[in-house]
Amino acid sequence: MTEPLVSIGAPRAERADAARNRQHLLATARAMLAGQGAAALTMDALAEQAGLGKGTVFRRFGSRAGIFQALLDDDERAFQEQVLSGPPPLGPGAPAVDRLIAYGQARIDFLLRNREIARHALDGSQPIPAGSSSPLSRLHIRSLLGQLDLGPADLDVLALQLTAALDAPLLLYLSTETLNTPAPGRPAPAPLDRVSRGWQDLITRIATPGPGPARP
Amino acid sequence: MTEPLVSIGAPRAERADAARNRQHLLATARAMLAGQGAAALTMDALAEQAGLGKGTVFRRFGSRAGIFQALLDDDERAFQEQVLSGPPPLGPGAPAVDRLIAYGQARIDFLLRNREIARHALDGSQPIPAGSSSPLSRLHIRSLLGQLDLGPADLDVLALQLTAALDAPLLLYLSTETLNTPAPGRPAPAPLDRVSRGWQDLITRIATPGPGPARP
DNA sequence: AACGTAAACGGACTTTACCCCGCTTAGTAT
DNA sequence: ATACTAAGCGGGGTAAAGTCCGTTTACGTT
Repeated sequence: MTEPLVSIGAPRAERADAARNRQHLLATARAMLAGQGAAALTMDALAEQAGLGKGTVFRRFGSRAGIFQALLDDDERAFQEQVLSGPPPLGPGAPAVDRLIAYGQARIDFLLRNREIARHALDGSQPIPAGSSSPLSRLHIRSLLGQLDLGPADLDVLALQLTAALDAPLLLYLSTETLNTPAPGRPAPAPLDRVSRGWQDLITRIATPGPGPARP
Repeated sequence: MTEPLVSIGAPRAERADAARNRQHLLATARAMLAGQGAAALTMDALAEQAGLGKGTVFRRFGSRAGIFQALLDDDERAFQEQVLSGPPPLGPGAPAVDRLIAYGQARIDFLLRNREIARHALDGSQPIPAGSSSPLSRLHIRSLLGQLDLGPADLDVLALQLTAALDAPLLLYLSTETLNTPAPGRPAPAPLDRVSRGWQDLITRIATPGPGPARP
């Protein structure tokens, strides 16, 4: 009886040609995105540009949103790297509050830079992309909150709410137009800066001891 | 010179037949939704069920998401009524903190009850439904925050973040499955209760004086 | 009451996401 | 090497969203 190299449960690795095609499709998608915008990135067009069948595209990514999710995951790898092992305060080594603040600001920046992709990665009739960013974001926030000594708070829920406060403004509420406003007069800071400062303020408030929650 | 009954800028009221059809379509949509779920509510099917042309459906609602937005707006009217002139603490008459807490809990409940519609009202490639719920939610939160004396905070941004913290968990992150969990053992409260308590805790922390924000 | 016009209507047409299934091929066991 | 098989591939087919434009109709004007 030959022993399996990978424990059962892992659905066996992707075949070499499949992996190659995935990479090729992602590269092609990125090129089309850069060249002609998200609207032009249709499944047919992508398949044709890549010289592959449409069925292949769907097999690899499941849906149109899936492609954007894969692109986003890809972009996020570098970002995660910074968070997990980059220099403080984003990486390890700084106090948790500072890391939380830095993380939020970095993520806002990340989402802003990738907002077109991130928006299209939303599915609409599905909770949230499976392997995608958010779970990780939430986990990281959750972990930092755990180091914060907040008394009897429900940290899982708080992390969820903070993740939402971080992502939703850029994903759901702020129009692209608003985000592109290049500071009309002088005193008004770019909306992005405001959101970023807002995050800092929010975390500061939450982390500040205070009398603690009301109910038993 | 006859004077216009409505000031220019208001793009003239909807024609009578149009208004009638809108109502009829909404009613039909609701019936289909109740009878066969959101998936069965296609534009063609709706048009046929209502005995109208497909073009009419699109003219009235713009898109599929638009129908769900209209349904949601409709449902929200009653809710708004409670907020604007119902009994405290949801309605006027209670301290702002209490109203904020009550508002959040009421909205969570509202979103939970209407989650199928709310989810489908999201567009994906568009910031947020124009006349729909969220702006109002944000305005209300903003207004209550204004009565709270939070020092030099950016209340607009804070309101945005709180709106996100309130809506996004139900709209984006929690799976329908999670939301339907009917309390498996005994000690675990329904996820909904946790979110609701989490909101209370969040508001309490924010409203608690504390030393104030860090940066000038 | 007759008229003019902007709005509304209908439904064929186009586009696009997504499904299906017979054929091909990489990877493995003999 | 050869054979076996699960994974991958291709591209035609389906259904549903969204567009267009010629026709009809509400409603203000004369």
